[in-house]
Amino acid sequence: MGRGKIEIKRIENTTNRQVTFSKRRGGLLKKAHELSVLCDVELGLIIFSSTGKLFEYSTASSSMRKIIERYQKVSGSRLPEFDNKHFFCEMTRMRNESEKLQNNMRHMMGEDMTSLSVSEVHHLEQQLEVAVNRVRTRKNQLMLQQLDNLRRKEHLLEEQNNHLCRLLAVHQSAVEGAAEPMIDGHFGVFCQANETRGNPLHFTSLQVQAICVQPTQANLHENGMQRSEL
Amino acid sequence: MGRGKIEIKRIENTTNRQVTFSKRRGGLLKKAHELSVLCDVELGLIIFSSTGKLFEYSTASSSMRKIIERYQKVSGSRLPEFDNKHFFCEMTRMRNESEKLQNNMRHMMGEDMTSLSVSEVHHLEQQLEVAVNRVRTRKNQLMLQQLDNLRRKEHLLEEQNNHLCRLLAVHQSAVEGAAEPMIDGHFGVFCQANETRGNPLHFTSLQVQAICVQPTQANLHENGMQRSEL
DNA sequence: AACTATTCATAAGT
DNA sequence: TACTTATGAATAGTT
Repeated sequence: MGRGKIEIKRIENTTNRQVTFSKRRGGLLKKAHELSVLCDVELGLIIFSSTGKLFEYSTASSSMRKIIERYQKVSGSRLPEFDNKHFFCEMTRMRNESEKLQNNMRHMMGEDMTSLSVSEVHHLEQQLEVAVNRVRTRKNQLMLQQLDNLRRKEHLLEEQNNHLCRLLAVHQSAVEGAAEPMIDGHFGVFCQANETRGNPLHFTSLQVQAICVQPTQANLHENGMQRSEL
Repeated sequence: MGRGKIEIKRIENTTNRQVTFSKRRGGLLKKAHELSVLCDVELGLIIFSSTGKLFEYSTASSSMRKIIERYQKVSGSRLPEFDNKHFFCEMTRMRNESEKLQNNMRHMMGEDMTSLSVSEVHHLEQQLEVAVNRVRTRKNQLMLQQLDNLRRKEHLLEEQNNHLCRLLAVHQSAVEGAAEPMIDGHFGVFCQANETRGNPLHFTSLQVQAICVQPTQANLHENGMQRSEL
């Protein structure tokens, strides 16, 4: 029977807490309603029970939705509404732009030209001619670069090859002349195997890679240089 | 001093209403706080005074923002948040798509090809060749249609012309034979002026239009037919 | 804003 | 869960 002042502190007894919640919730909703009516005031009350159940009251004349919107406007966190409108405009703009682009693209592919006038088709033809010329020029340029690079690489490899062969010859003559054990056995075997053929250019590509050729890198990393298609 | 039950009805006296608002508002906020603490419950209260001033209470552990978000999620009007995310994804997707399209477009125009490999450039060249052929085919088709249409129109105009001249001849002989005034003076003058040359095809284009030629409309409204450029 | 009579809310008990 | 009741809280009307 409501004896003693109530302390405002979480009620630890679960049952009591739930009973009190039920009672006070009703009271709060009732008081909210009374305030709203008596003072002609816009008001919204949201309560989540600990079990997640939602209780709400909002002034009859305006839904909770409206109150929240007004709250967001006033409290400065009106971002969502603003963003929505902004996004929507931007979306529409982009959609149109994209559609236009896709249309242009299709025209550039020579598709779907029924909507084009003779003069437009003519203009398109001219554009395509310009484009095809540019593309051919670029292709040519790239292929010439590839050729040039390959030639340079070939040249470098030849030089390395010659150098290695000279080294080898010196080594061998040293070995034969002094009849002493070699400092680098591996290298000796490797060179002997090749020298038997009497041609310094007979390194296989694998062997060349092992020697770590490093030509000038000028155009070697130009796009597409790694690919041998075409 | 609080005598008599209060009726829940708008207080008409402004002063009383404002005083009551002040008092009850405090009470409501207090009770909201008590409920929130005692029952360990998430709660939000928004009050707008009639002058537009905002009063609010929300559970200490969670801001009003959070409560509103939770409310929107639970009450099903979660549109804003959802839409925002959805919009944002869609935006990003479209932005990427647009960028890709623009890139492709530039490639199709033969611009900015530094990012393309030799094989890609080759593919592009082939695409453009196909496209330019299609466009030429379409242009040819349109121009042949135009030609055809013009020939048909010419034929129709000739027929009309012949018909009109025959009519004219009949009129004139009637006038000369009966020596009576003409029914249509204008037409008489017009035809005389032309007949002096002895050629029924000497209507000027303006005059032809005035006669209101209506050829079959088969291909006349085909796109681009109105334009005489090219 | 302070006071006070009165109504109201509600904690605890049933 | 609902009713009861004693008590303190809220508040309408007044100062």
